[in-house]
Amino acid sequence: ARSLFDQIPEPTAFCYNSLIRALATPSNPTTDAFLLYRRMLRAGSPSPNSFTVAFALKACAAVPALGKGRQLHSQAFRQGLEPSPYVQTGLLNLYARCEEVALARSVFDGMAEDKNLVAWSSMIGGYSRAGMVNEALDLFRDMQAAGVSPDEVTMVSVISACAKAGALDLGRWVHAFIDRKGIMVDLELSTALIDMYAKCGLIERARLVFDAMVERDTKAWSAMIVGLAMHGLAEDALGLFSRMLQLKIRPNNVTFIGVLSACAHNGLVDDGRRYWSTMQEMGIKASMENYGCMVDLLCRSGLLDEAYSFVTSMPILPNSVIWRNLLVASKSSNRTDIVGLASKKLFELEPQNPENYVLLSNLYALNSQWDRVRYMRKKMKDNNVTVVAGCSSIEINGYLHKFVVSDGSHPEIKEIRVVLREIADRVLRSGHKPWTAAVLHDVGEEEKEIALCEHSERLAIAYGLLKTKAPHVIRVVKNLRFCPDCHEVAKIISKSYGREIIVRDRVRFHRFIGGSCSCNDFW
DNA sequence: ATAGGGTTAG
Repeated sequence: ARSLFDQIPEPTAFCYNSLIRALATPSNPTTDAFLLYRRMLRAGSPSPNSFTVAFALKACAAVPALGKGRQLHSQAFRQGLEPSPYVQTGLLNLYARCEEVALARSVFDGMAEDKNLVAWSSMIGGYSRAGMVNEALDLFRDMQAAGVSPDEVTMVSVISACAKAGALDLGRWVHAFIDRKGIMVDLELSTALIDMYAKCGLIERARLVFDAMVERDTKAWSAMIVGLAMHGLAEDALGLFSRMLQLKIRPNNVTFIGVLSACAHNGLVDDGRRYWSTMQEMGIKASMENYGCMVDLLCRSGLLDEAYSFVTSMPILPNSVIWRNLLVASKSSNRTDIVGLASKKLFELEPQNPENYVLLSNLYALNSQWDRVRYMRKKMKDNNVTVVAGCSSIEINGYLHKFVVSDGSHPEIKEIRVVLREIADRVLRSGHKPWTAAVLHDVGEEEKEIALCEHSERLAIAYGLLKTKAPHVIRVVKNLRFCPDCHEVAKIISKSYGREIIVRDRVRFHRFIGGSCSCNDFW
C-alpha cells in the first residue's frame, strides 16, 4: 500500500486517509500514521479532514503517543474538526489509553447528551486501566441509567476493573449480568473472565471458563498459565504450557512470565533455567519482565551470586525493578555487599523515586537501625522526594475501600484505629519484633510514621475484621510486593482472630489460615 | 469511496 501510495503524483485526502487508516492498527504500534498526517499539513498537500484526524488519533492511541495525540487535538480544534463525534471518541480513547483520566473525562463530558456505546465503553476502559474501579463501575451504572446497553467490549473493561481490584463479589455479579443479558462471551471476554477469576482467587472458576472456550489464542493460554502461577500451582501451569506447545500455539513473552514465575514461586530453579533456554530456542525475545522473572527465580532460591552475575550480564540495561528485587533478596540473605551495589544502582537510576528510599528505610527499620532510617529520611528531604504510598483495598458490600499509609480519610477511621490498636497489642504479645507494632507503642512519632510505610494492607485487614465475621474470608489486594514483615503480622492476625486472610500482591496470593501461610516464598 | 471502544505482564 505504501509503495502504491508513493507512486501517486498528487495524492488526494482520500489517498492519505486510506494509508493512515491502514497504518493505524493495534498490531502496528508506530507513529507512521501521525507522520503521514504531518505531511498533509505542508503546503501543496490536501487538508486533513475529520477522517484523517480520527485515523491518526487511533494510531496515537495504539502506540500510545500522548504528546503527538495532543498536537492532533489542538490542530483539530484550530481546523474546526473537533465537533466530529469520531474525532471526539478518538480523542477520548487516546486519553483513556494513556491513563489521562481527567483529560478523557473532559472530552467525554463535552460530548453531546446522547453519547453512544463506544464513548461510554472507552471512558469505562480508561477508568479500568487506571485502576479506578469505583469510577469505572459507577460509570457503568450511569450508562445503563442513560438507557445504553453494554456489549461484550464494554464488559471486558468492567470485568478487567474487577480483576484489578480483586473485587470477587462484584466480578461474580458482573458475570451473572453478562449471562442474564445474553452478552456474547467471545475470546477476549473469556480471557478477561479467566484473568478476573484468577486474580480474585477463584482459580477453579477461571479454569472452567478456560475449558469452556471454543477457541483459545496465545493471550487466553497466557492468562490461564499466569493465573495458575499466581496461585502457586506450578504443576498445573507447566502442564498447561506443554499442552499449549503440543497444540502448536505459539507462546509469547507473557506466557513465559507465567512459566518462569511458576518456577520462581515453587523453587524450581533447574526447570526455570530450562524454560529460559526454551524461550531463546523458540526465538522469543526476552523482555525486561522476563529478565525480572529469572532474577526473581534465582533470588528466591538463595542463589544471590548467580542472580547478581545474571543481572550484570544482561544485554539490556536492568531496570529499577530488577535491582530492587536483588536488593530485597540480598538483604534477607545478609549479603551486605550486594545490598550496597544494588542500592547504589537504584539511586543512580532513580534518584527521584520515593520507593527506593522507603524500601531501604524499611529494611533498616526491620533491624531497628533507626539512625540509618533517619538518614534515609533526611536524604529524601534533601533530594526533594516525597513519598508515594503503597495502596491496599478491600471489597465490602460491592464497594471498594482503599487505604494508603497513615490514611485518616476513611469515614470509619476511628473504629479502624481501635482494631489496629488491638492488632498491635496482639502482635506485641506474640513476641514479634516491636517495630511492626510501632503504630501505637513506645516509639517516637517519626518512627511511628516510618514503621507504617507500605503497610496499608494492615488498615484494610483491620477494616475487614471490623465489617465481617468468620467464616467470611478477608481478601485484601496490595499494589506493591507483600513484605516479610507483613507476612508475620498477617499470620498473627489470622491465628489470633481465627480468620482466613488472603492477600494478593502484584504477583501472587498469600493465604493465611490459623497462623500458617500457604506460600513458600524464601522468607 | 474512508470513521470510534476490548483481554494476558517480573
